[in-house]
Order: sequence, then C-alpha cells, then structure tokens
Amino acid sequence: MGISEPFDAAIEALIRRLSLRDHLPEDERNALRSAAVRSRNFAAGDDLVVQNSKPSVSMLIASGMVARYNIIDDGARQITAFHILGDFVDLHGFLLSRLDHSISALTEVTVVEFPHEALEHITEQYPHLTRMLWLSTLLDAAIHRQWLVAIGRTSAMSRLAHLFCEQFVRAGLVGLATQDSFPFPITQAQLADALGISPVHVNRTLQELRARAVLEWHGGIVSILDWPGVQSIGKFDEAFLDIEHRRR
Amino acid sequence: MGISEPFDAAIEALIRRLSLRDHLPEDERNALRSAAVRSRNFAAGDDLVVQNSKPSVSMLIASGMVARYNIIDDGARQITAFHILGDFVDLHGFLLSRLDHSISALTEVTVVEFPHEALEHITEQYPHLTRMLWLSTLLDAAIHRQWLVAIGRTSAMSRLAHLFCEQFVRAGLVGLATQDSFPFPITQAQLADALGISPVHVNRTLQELRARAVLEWHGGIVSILDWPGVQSIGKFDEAFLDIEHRRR
DNA sequence: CGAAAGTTTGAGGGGAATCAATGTGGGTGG
DNA sequence: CCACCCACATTGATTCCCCTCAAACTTTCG
Repeated sequence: MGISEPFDAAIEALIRRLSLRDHLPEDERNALRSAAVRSRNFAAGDDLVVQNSKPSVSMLIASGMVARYNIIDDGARQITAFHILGDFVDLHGFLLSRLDHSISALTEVTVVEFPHEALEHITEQYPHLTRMLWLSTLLDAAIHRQWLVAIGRTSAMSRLAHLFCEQFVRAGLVGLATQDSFPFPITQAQLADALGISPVHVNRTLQELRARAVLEWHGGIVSILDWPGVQSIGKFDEAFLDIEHRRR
Repeated sequence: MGISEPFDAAIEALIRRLSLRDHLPEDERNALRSAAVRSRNFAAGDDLVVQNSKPSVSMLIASGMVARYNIIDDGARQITAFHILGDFVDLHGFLLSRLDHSISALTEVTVVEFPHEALEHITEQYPHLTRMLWLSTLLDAAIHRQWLVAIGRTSAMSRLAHLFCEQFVRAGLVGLATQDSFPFPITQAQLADALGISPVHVNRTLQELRARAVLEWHGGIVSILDWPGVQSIGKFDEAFLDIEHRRR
C-alpha cells in the first residue's frame, strides 16, 4: 500500500514503461519504490530546477507537463524537451556536476523525488535496473536527435506535425492518450519555443493543419483526425521510440 | 605494454577525459583496458554503423573524425554529432535495441571495439565506472541540447561560431588542439548538414567570419584569431562542457 | 465586468534557400 | 610533366519561408 495516489501512479508508470523494454524483477521494482521519498507540487510557470544548479534529488513526473529549456542572452528561449507522467525529468542532474538547462512547469505539476544517494545505491546494488535507467536517458538523447533533424532540415509544418506525433505516441505509452487524442495543455508561444519558430507562424501553421483536416487542437486536447496524414507531413517514423515496445 | 599504438592511445584518451571528472581507480582503468578487443579501420565515407541495426560492439574513436546523422525521405541529411579521439561513439547501441541513426567516417578512421558482453560485465562489476560511462552519454545529450538551441534560435553565423567553439574546446580536452587551432577536416557541405543550413550559405557565412578576422579555416585546420570574438558571436558558454573539468 | 493572457490577422521586410555557373586545387593517367 | 578530371569552393541572381511589428479579437478568470 503506497503513500498516496499520484506518488504511486508515477512510479508504476515508470515501471510499466521500463517493463515494455525488458522484464523488471520484483526486487528491482521494490528498489525503485523505496528510493522515492516524497512528492512535491509546483504551480504552472514555476521552475523545478534552474540552470547551473546542482540538485540533490531527481524528479519523476507524476502529473502535469514540464519543459526543459535554455535562454540565450538576447532573451530568446529554446525548449529542448517536454516531459509527462512517468518521465524521469532530471536524471541528468544525478551525474552531471551542473545542470546545463532549466526545467519549468507548463501546468500544475506533481513530482516524486528520488534523492541522489538512493539512486547511487541503486547503481551499486542493481546493475540491471541501472542499465534500464541509463537507457531511459539514452531515449531522451534519441528524442533530442529527432528534434535536431526536424528543426534543422524540415519546414515549420513538418516540425509541428512531428512533435504532435511524438507526443501522441509517448502519451499513449503511459496511458494518457485515447485512440485518437491526447492532452497537450500548452500555449502556442511555448510550442513556438520548442519548434524554433515564431508564435505567429505557429498559429498560421496550425491553421493550415486544420485546413488539411489532419488534426484539431482545442482546450488543451489534440485530436488526430488522420493519423497517416500527420505522420506523413511530420515525416514521422516511430522506430526511435519503438524500442520501448520491444524486448531485447 | 599495449597491443598497438592507436589502440592504447584511444583508451588512454578516454581514461584521461573521464578522470577530469572524477578519479578513476586503477582497477577500473584496467577493466576498461581489458574490455577492448581489437581495433578496426575505416576509409573516409564508410559507414561505421547503419540506422536500425543492432550492433554487438561499441566503438571508441582512436583517430579521425566521424559523424552521426539521419537521412530524411526527401534526401536531406542532418548531422547530429561529430566525434573525435576518445569519444565513445555508439555507446548508445549498447542499450538501445536499434540504433536510431547512422554513423559514418568523415576521414580515415581507426576505432577500438568493445563487445557488449564486456560492457555488460563492467556494469555488473564496476558501479562507479558504469556511472562514468553513463555520464559520458549524458554529455552527448547535453551537446545535443546546445545544438538545438543554436539551430532553433540563432543565426547561421552564430551557429557556425558556436560549433567552432565547441570543437575547439573538445579537441583541447584530448590534446588535439594547440593554443589557438584545432583539426577540422571536413567539407563545407558536411558542415552545412550539421548546422541545418545550405552549403552555399555556409560559404558566405565563413567569408563573413573571415572578414571579421575572428578565425581562419584552411587545409583542415581552424585557427582561432580572436577567441573572445568567436565565443561572443557563437553565444558560447563552455559551462555545459566544463563539467568535465571539475570533480564532484 | 474588466483585465490579462492568449490567439488571430495584416503588412512589410529579411535571412537563407535554390538554381546555375564559374573558379580552383589536388590527384590521375597518358 | 602536363592535360584532364573531379570534388570542392565561390559567386550571382532570384525566390520564399518565416520574422517582426502592430493591432484587433477572444477567452479565461479574479
């Protein structure tokens, strides 16, 4: 019996996601459960972690949505990742001596904290679980690479579609998506910061997607009307996420 | 006494780089040395690993330069990373079930191969070394994020300068740079694929950098004429790499 | 109900792309 | 040892995707 509702839900979501990849023995599951110490809430707009700090805990998302981002001197912002339920949002901070980016809450957010000593203990005692956690950070890197490809070599329209595809599949992995929709509770300006385009152009591109009848986005919910169509526009190949679906 | 010249040089470069971050005990150094089995050569243009494959060894660069890249259906290419001496180029392949990108040689390249069983053995026996290797993949991810910021939110000129800064610092970490220069043996077209701009625009932007007298690039060698100037144009903050300079 | 935040629309401009041609240096074969 | 070739670098002309600035509209919420 767990400490509280979101607390347990987050850990079970993580376990479920890792299990898609490889079997997690009961002792490893328990090791994860006992490494979590408490949950914590943030309001929309709060920073969970700020750049250049050295956190002593890592956070697992229990509910809500957060973004990693960097600010450039001229005030421009680039979001480098979105994270949802079951994502270990700053496992990087466990090993990096300073965080190279900030993390902020896009909505109300609940996280579960894992003290770094507890994580270090896991790496000392559970090699297989350690590899699984390592893997989860490698998936973050794989997603970064997909964003690089999208931002570097495709149009605003493709980038937008690609991001929707990625979020749809990832939401589905943790049970947050329906057959054809998923929550996406952010503003167009935040989306612009993720895609490397201007808010105005996000708006115009969304209109175009709407006009092509491939998707809708109202009230923080994206509805996929034409899944093959969105994938095609976004040049989306889920292989890079698919690894979570298979066993080694 | 080692097996051969480049073979040893690569492993010692890796050890040196990891040591900058945290002390590596002799037994861990030996574990690394004995995990390497052989070296292998590639000609410029060869693929070391192709997308969607599941390699059974990971490669450490002993000499030369390689690029990770993705091809989009329309033929466009995006390079997502450059790697040099001492970089563990596809440690990702150790845990990912399929590689999400290809890796090709930009020059003649020598690598040292580490069988995945040997790496798995390290994770079972050497938790601290495992964390160090994990860290090295987190650094790759940190560099991806910097590229995202550069490509998403800065001009072609800044991106170019930023990349030169990064390569200069990284080459310095493994002893490949002089006080004010480093090897950069690639073509303008390859550079364009890394920066997400066209080859023509790379050429024009290089001319502008030359005109501002901040750097030169001839014969595969980049010479920094005005280090503060390049950093300023590239909005470069080495903090994200600096982690390798410090101890925890 | 008013204020703030977010979305939408319009007009005009610019950074970078594309297309196409020319220049250049290093390697190869006759 | 020079003519040729090929890959790469450079330049010019034109086009366009997206940006910026600015204002109006809409939705949310205290």
